Amino acid sequence: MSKAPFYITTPIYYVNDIPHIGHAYCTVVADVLARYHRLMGVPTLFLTGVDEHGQKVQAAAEKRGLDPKKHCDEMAENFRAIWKELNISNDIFFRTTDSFHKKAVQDCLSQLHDAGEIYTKEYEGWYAQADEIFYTEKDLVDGKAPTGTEVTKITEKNYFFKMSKYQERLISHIEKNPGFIEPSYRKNEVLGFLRQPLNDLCISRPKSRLSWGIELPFDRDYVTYVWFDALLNYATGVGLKQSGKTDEFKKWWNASPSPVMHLLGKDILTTHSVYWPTMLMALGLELPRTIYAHGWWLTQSNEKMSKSKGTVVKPLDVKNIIGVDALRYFLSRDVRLGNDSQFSIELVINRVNSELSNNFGNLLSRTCSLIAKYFGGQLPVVEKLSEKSEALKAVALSTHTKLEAHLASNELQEALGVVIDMLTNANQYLADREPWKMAKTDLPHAGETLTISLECVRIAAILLTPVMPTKCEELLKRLGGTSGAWSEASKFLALKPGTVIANEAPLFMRVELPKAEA
RNA sequence: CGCGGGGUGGAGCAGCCCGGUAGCUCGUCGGGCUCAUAACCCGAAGGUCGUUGGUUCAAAUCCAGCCCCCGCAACCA
Repeated sequence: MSKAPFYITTPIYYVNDIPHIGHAYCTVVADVLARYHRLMGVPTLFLTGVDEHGQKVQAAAEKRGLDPKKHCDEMAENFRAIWKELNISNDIFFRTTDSFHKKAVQDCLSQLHDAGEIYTKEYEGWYAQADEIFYTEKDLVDGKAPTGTEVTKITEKNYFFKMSKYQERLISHIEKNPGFIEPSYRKNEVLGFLRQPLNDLCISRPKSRLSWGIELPFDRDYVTYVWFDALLNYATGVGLKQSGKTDEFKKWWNASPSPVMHLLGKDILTTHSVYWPTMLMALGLELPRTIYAHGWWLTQSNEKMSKSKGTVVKPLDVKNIIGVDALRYFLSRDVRLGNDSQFSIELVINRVNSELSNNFGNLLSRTCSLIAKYFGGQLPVVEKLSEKSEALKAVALSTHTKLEAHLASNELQEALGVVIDMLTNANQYLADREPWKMAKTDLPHAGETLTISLECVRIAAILLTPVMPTKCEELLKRLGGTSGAWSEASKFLALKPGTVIANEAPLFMRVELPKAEA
């Protein structure tokens, strides 16, 4: 049977940002999920990219004396380069300055305008220049914005999207589709927000204030509000409003059930779970299947990372200490998707040493060295499995099933834990069977033990490939270049007797804590 | 009464939705093994699950109140 497609996205990151561990987290998790789906034979598409319009980009470009596009070209490279270093397998790197996107956004705007979904209104409000936001009278605190910045009263004509008319429909959709907003406590948060009357959404900015944006097709004096422009990327990226791409769009977006999973930080949940779905409703398009809000990495004192406090962690700094695959593993394994979690290099090293070096890598080492010593580096023949071997076999064979179940519920931490548990079992099994002793008295049984142990390693290598593509590929190569196909994880004794097993340097070197500067 | 998350042995967390002997990793202590990456295996100590009250045969879990921490303005997943 052919499997339903899976389309996963990260947010398109604001191009002015320097990529930090939070960007890397979201992107790595999306990558891991994408790779799992691909490996399991699901048609998969993975989009990430950058959001390039808006006031701050314009200002930053001006400051550098550059054309905004040129500025964006350079900044976008920061993200591209880092994703390459982190082995991110995105199919699409989206840029909102691509001409097809601009045209598609304009077509969407025209459609909504023609359908009467967009109207103009004289808007009078308190405008905070620095924040680029309008405030209402009651928002003000002591005559200033809640942020403390100065506001001035201005009147301005703007275009509004009739978001409010979709409020009830949105509430009902959220309630009828439990998996639409995840985790469930985030769903409750959004429903709470929607208990208040929903305003219409101002989707225009006069060019007098902001020129770096997509021009409104029906009024050349305005550009499009950045979020309206940016959110549409998920759909234009797979062919929305582009000739010749109808089938593509139908496959990746406009299908029912929806193949779409948006992964994003909890701070931009409202834009994704309110603005975006109502936009889609107005456009007559399918809604995403899942909007998953993940948590944040906090400092050791449980505070938000901040540039001004210098507590922001750069992904490549961590990568340089522990390596790409270990970083990918940590980000996928250490936290329950959705929750906040502490980040420190100590925690990273601790996790990676104990689970990858001591458990996984060491199991490989001890098994291979015995095979080298007693069997000339060739996999021994197994006649019959002992009771203990049968027990471990059962664990190993149930591992991929449990992992798949956890993945289906987006429980990445638990999914990886299942594999670690299997490896722990294998280490216990070795201690129990003592093949290093047995080899001297009963070589066939020692051979059986080592083969069983190695089978666990092999299965783990397949199951962890999406998380650690490079290391797992290398490991499979060491095991005689055995297949890494997903179906091989549901087989036991797949390695043939006589297979040459490499006995090489540790796969995951233990990492020592960098010396704290005195 | 603004909204949300959290408070579980020394550290980091899970368990809470769907009440029933409190679990995981690290650390500590003791033992084993000596194949292996000072690793691996076994065992132990250590928790009145923030607090008060309620519901219940039974509460970390459900309900109410209170205390504390962190987000909700910006750079920022």
